[in-house]
Amino acid sequence: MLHLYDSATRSVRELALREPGKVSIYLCGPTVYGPAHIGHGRATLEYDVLRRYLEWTGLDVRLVSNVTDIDDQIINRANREGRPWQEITEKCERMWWKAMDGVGVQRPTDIPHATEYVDEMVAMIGELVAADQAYATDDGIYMDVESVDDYGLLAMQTLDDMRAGGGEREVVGAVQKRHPADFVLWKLSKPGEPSWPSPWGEGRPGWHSECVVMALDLLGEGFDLHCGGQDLRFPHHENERAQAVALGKGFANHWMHHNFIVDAEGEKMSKSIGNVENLLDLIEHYDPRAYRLVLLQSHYRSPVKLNQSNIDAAVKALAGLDAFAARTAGVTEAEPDAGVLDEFRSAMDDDLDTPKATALLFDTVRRANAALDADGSDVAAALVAAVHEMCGALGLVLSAGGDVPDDVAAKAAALDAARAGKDFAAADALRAELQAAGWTVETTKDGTTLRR
RNA sequence: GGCGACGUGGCCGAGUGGCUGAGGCAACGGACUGCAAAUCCGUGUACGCGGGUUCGAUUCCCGCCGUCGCCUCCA
Repeated sequence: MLHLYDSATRSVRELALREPGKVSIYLCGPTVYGPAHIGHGRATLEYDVLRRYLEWTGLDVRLVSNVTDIDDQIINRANREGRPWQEITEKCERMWWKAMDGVGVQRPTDIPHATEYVDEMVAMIGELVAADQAYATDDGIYMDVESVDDYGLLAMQTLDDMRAGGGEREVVGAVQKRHPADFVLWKLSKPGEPSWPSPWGEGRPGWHSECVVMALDLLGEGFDLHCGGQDLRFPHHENERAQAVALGKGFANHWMHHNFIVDAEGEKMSKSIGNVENLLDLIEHYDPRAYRLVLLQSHYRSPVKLNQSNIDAAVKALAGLDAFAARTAGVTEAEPDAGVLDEFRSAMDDDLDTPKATALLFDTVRRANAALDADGSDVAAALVAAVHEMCGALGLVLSAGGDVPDDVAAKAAALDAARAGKDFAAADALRAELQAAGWTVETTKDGTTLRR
């Protein structure tokens, strides 16, 4: 069974399942006010791998991931551009899924939207107010974090320590807040802003409330795993948890946080690599699988440098894997090599050790190629099957080259004939012609294979 | 200032108190090939700096330097 680092206990522990055979996961999704950037790509890709792996082991995965479609940034952009805010959220969400499809991230099983849950949020905030764990100020309703016993669990810091630090930062709503860490549950709206009715006046929910309500509604108390970026650990996840604790409800049993994409200097990066500005640009300029492979080759809790040469290296590595897929397309199906799969499972079960799993994948490809070179077809078939299993579990789709049109196949046949007749000038010309048309040409003693 | 994390070969990036430091890319040599390609085999004076613990440290401890994240809005 999968062992995962748990941010709350700061240790690698087994992911305990509330219900045998089923995994319930909540993943904090995007605020739809702009294009999906490279950092979003990492977030969704890492959890896509988690999900595929869990499903590959035979578990039934329910992955809930929200879309925040009401928020200050959305309103700001709408005002700036003089457009209705819904136009922005709808467009950005469409672009988001386009990008997700592009990088091969599967849709979550549930995609709740904040605006669909406003009534439930109002009800929850009402409970917190009634319990005297939230209070009103001139601009909204705030959560009283001091009323939550273990507030700071995910921050790894007590409220006093947070206060002791602090630096010279300005605290939002500081004037009327009881504690600087108190956070807004309900924001009273200004004229012209999107708003919903509430007992405290027209307004909109604060960011930290939607995930609590949605997670508890769709997954129920004590769900298995809550995921997101390391920057969400505090305050977002801390504050989600605080609300659940205040309500007396069991929340996530396990917390998983991934690290960032950083630039060459190691700085958190979300905007650009080379000529690429966002995720859609990335997949337009490069093989989208390359990004997945770059991520797989490092651990989800480590920062990853993403740059041109990094992506290029992955593209080259992918070419080798594709060549393997093409070479083995005709290999008879067999039971996957059990030893390889055992090794794969133990790597992945150890806090998703995808670097080790990926190393195993490349090793297995090499062994299979060697077996094929040595005519050991039985051995090769089992290894080939294992490669396909591992790729499936990691979400790596290999290309065996696809269909070759008749006229192109005819040229390949002509190439073979020229070589057989030792007319190498003609053979080279044909090969150059095919390559110019975008085909990867491999001429072997067994004939020519084509891929693109 | 508080808390968390990191510094590994030409590049990216795993890992470990000693036994040959994963894997990818690049480079070099060899096999195969008409030549390429693909494939296989082989090749590397690494662990920020200074102390300490130890028979032995890249791995543990202390200090320093550097980098990053969080401490209101972020994947």
